[in-house]
Amino acid sequence: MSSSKRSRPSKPGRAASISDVARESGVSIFTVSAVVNNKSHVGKTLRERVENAIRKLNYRPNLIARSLIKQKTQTIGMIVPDIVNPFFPMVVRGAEDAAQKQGYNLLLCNSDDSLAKEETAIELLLSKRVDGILLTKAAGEFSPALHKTIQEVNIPFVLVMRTYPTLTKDAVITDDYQGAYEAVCHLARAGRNRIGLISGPLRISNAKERWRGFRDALEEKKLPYEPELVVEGDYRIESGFRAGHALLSHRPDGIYVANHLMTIGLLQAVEEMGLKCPEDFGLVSFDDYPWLGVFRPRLTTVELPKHQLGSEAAELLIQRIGGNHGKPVLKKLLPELRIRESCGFAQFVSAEHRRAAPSEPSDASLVNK
Amino acid sequence: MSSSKRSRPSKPGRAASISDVARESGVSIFTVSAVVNNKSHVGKTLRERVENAIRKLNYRPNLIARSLIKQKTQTIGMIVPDIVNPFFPMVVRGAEDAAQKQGYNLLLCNSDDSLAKEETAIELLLSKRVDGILLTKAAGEFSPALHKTIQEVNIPFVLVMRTYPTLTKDAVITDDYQGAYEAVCHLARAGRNRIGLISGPLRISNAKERWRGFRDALEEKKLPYEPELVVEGDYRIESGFRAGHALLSHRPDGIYVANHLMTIGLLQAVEEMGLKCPEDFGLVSFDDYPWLGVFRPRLTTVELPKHQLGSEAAELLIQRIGGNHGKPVLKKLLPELRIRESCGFAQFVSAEHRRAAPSEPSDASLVNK
DNA sequence: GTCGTGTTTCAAAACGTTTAGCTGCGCCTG
DNA sequence: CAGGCGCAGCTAAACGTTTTGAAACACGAC
Repeated sequence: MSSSKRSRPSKPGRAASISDVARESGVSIFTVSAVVNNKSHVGKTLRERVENAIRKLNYRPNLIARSLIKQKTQTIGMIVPDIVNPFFPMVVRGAEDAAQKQGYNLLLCNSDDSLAKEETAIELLLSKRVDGILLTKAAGEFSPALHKTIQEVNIPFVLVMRTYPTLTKDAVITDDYQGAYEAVCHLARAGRNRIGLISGPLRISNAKERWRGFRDALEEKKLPYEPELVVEGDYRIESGFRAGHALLSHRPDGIYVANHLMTIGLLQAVEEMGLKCPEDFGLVSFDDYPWLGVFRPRLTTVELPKHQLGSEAAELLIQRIGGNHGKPVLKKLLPELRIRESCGFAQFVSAEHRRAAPSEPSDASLVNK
Repeated sequence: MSSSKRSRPSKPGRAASISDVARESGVSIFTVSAVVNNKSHVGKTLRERVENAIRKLNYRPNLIARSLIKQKTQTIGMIVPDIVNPFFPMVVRGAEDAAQKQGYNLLLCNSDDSLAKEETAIELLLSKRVDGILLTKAAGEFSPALHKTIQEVNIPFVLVMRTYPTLTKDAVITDDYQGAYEAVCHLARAGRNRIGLISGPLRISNAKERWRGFRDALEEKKLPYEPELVVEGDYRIESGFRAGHALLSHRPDGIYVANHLMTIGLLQAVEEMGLKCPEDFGLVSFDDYPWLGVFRPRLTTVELPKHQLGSEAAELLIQRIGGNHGKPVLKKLLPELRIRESCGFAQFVSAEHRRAAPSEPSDASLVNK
């Protein structure tokens, strides 16, 4: 049954190759390939012979060889600043879920927000011939050489959570303006009329967007913009603490904080100053995490759709890979206002929450170490 | 200068290949390859001609082709239950750092702790011919077929944070026994002598190890083992809350909690019962995260070396890839007791901490959204 | 008998590298 | 000047697939 053709003998230490299967079952390589990719018409007897040989040899197609000839790796590269930053795991997960669904895998790189590491990573991914790249760009511009490469190379890029004016590529971002706007409107609806802001560094685009949303919401609600109620922080806990002290000394009755870490800092300041959260002032924070569920009062936050951010970016990228050329798209995802207790709707909200677990979204993903 | 040999013409839409460079610079493929891998002896003039051509064509070696012939992909597969589980990002990061350092990349998969997804992922990684696999095994056993495959296939596996008796492979885990032991000894040193335990599910091996450490430490310190002071939870917030109520009703003066989520639950119970932490009882928690820095009192915890877990696993794997065969190794990493305030050493510890930022390890990695 | 048509199978080229083996060539040595 | 030895560079095989074009064969129709 075997050993008809003069195909190469199988190497000892190696995994079985298609020609091993062919030899074992006495057919040509072509036929094996046809069976593996279950092409239409292979005779029943041959098909069975081949299938037996595949099982016997524990044959597994070599996707490297397939990639080489098909010029497709079914792999997408993803570069994030740091997977340890709690913002990103969910984004990566979203991208992986979407990619997986369409038969793609994720090659992950961390840039540490360093341009040099980012360049190395991109070069590497290009050399590995990934089919496309999801990039959360590090701060700063590409080197001219890399910029040229990116424009010329014909693999698609999709920017995640960043846009760069000099780079006309697809991007998927969150609508930070809208998120901030809603946050402030919610405070206003809750009857607050001296609303303060703890902002991120205004040179960063998303901080600026959040500030714009804050300002426009005040205007919309015909509330005064009081400059002493706007404090610029740097997105870290410590700066939230300091900004909190500064801001609270002016006794606002509502605060919107542009990031969850500064909220944590703020709450420490609140404790020190002996103030009470929903009673003395309403609070809306930005970006939500399961562990925030342990804070009292439960925080009303504007949640950024992190999973969706990753999945939509991956889907868009895969569309591009599939040949959908056309104008670059800028996709803005809407954040979601999660009303809990920190604005003073406690009685209503807590009733609703008592039915659910203490922290939501479910902390199921946190278990098992 | 060009067009001497009868090499194939370059395809239009494609990236430049080595033969394009050869044609452009009028040398053979061999010479280009030698220049790219800067092999020893290529004449200076030729080398420069080739280098110019490489720049001109923006040539980038195709690592797919290289992998095919070298039978090495310089890629390692990593399977974790869920990157969104906060335990894993740091482990993945550790693996990536170590891999990167040695010229390897990480292909990441999530198994959701499902055996089926785990199998699919492993099959895929094998087909992609990764050089090795880092696996945090999902609960349960491999299917017989897969088990056989894994034993026969000659790519190395290293288990991360798991060991399986039926699978004789390398493993890198944390020494949970030792961590628990130290935690309880610390409580004893702080003068506590009625120490309770909130344990994980005892069918899980690491929960059992932590329980053993707890019990042996009591014995060592000649303290009584009081069964009503041991409560089994399920590693979730809610169960910590319930266990806390049950446990505190017996008025222990020290508590060791086997996981950080249950600690969060416990602290809610503490608040409800009107107890105070270092005053009424000492507390040591397990596993540390930056955001725990915002709890008051600052928690004394046993930190698992997550980054090291990933990096040591990757290093071991790469050693195996490099051909270091030999008996499977079981590497236990020592956890680190981080003494803060929740055991009653407040005055000493807080002085030391006042110099540093409010939460440590540094929250630098948390910024920028 | 010849021609077309369709089915099943095959041989060989292609993908972009690395590398073993070989060819000249210049230089040294006797 | 013959022989040997490096050196620089080349040719061609190999890696494991997919896929093109064609062969072999059967079956009817003319």
